[in-house]
Amino acid sequence: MPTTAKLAQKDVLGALGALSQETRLEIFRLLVQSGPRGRAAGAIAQALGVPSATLSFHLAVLTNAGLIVQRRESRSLIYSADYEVMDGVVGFLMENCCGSPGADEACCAPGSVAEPGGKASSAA
Amino acid sequence: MPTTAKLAQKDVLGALGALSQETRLEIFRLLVQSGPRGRAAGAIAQALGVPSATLSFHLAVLTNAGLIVQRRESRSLIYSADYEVMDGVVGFLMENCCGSPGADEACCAPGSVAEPGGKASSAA
DNA sequence: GTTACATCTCCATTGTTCTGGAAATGACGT
DNA sequence: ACGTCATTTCCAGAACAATGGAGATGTAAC
Repeated sequence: MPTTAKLAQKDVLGALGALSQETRLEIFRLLVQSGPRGRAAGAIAQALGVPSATLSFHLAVLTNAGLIVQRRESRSLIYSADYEVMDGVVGFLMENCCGSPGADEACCAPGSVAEPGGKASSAA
Repeated sequence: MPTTAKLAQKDVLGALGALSQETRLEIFRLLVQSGPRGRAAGAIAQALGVPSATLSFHLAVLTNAGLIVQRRESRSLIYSADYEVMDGVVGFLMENCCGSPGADEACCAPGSVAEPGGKASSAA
């Protein structure tokens, strides 16, 4: 039984939309890699070379989507990744996979994919 | 050892961008739920109530992102989901999580999330 | 070859998102 | 209270994405 909450379609769209932008994807990855301690807005700006106004805009989008959280530490605002929504997104996408409400991981897990055409590694 | 291929950032951006649109998300989910047998373009159009020109545009975007594949069956074009890219996206996002190259699932798996602020269920 | 059918391409219109400078806000130390 | 520093809000221009009707293309049956 997963601890991850089930998200509504609009939440999933928000999360995917937030991540489908180069700068935001980089921000999120940086925060994922920074772990629970997170990073200050200024540190992110510096690490990625993004002007503060632009960064602030993107941080707001990510926060809105629930993908990152903010906490204050003295003068700085520290941002860190919240993995819950990510998990929820994956759950939503794979939900009820192949039509069998119980076989979700049975047929869609990595490696167990049955390609109709035969060729499988056509990713990129 | 995962069978999933490692994607480049641009592939991930493509996949996320493709899915961050209401109609396309619905198409993809419908195909995920339809399993490897897939569905004809016309059947998708009917199921979702989307005009054929619009649908064709969205199917092209999803195909381009590698999220779905096309095969012909007599007069119809059958589309089906390809789960590989999905898995690759998740892998990319969680890659090198918390800075420890080995602890990926140790610290970021659902349930094991250590929230700095304390409150966790702030998803929506 | 002709007809019927499924799907795609073209294109103009409309709406949304990104960007970054300048100024406003808020928090802190003294 | 004041100066300082970190971050956000405001704004307008530029770039990009979605929509759907009409017509083109490809496939198959007769």
